[in-house]
Amino acid sequence: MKSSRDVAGDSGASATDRMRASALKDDVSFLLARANALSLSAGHAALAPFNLRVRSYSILALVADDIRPSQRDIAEHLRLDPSQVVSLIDDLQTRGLVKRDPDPTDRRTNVVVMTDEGRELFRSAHDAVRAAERDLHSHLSPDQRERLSELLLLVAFPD
Amino acid sequence: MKSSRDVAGDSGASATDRMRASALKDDVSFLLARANALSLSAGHAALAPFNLRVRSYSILALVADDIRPSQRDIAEHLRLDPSQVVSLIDDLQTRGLVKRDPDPTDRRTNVVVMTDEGRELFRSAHDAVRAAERDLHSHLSPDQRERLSELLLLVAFPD
DNA sequence: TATTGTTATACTCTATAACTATA
DNA sequence: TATAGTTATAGAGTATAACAATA
Repeated sequence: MKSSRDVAGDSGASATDRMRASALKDDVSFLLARANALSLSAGHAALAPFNLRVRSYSILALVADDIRPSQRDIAEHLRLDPSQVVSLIDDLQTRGLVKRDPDPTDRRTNVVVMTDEGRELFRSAHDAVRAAERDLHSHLSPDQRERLSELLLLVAFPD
Repeated sequence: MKSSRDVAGDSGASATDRMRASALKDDVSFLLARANALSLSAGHAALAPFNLRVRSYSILALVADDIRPSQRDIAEHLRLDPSQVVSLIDDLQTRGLVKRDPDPTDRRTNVVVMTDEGRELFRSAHDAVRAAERDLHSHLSPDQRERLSELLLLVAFPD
């Protein structure tokens, strides 16, 4: 049904094939966007049982292990606006997963720390995310995954 | 100013350093999201002079070179909902950059084709995007860029 | 003066459902 | 019965500006 239009084209290739060979084919930005979209979908699916979104999960990850970032630190690392961090932390705090600690050396800043509940939820969520990621990249060799991770680190943190 | 809190921490590393070493450090999803955010910013900045967004630019790229995709084809390749493609094409068509051609073999489907104006605008925009991308990845070697592209292709199109 | 957190607002993007015309 | 395009709507994400408290 769909191929009837395709064979009517000037070449033997389908529109889908021609799109793959389009100007976007070696466009890292486009590949990044598409890869990210797939990864986001998988992430949200994996996190739904924990009532977390990718962004709230990322905040939990940054707050785990006594990292003690300020809201500003979190905003910069996650490339979020500080005002977005406010409502994300509000939500996590309401749920008892993190809390705001006053910084004794600067009364303007809040240091965000994890509660025991948060730690426990994050542990489970972390496992689920890693499993989903393993599944999503199961067609890559361990070596390819390693190299992808290294290269992405360079692109994500250019400094 | 900022380091006063950091040195008060239990380790000598700043919160920023500790965040980099967090559970997210080897999380391909996170690196993908951050790299994509940087790439999107650069892309939008490069495309602003042409009055294009990344998504409308991507559609132009898919419509160039007599690819003749249907709106459905575009939606799938770009991972957009078909309803989003409608308004994107509406806008591009209003601006005279693309047009909808009826498919002679299936009266339900529109084949999207480029106008001469669209072709010309795309050529300039394409150059600008490639320049911005070169700039963004100037700290990567040509070999690293090549490998990144190959690996991303595998992740973006797993099939 | 500059910075942290906060509130408010508007805009873009994403996801879903329902409808029509065709197949 | 299924598919292409369309309309409508709500929710999530993004960007910006302004403010109070503090440095």
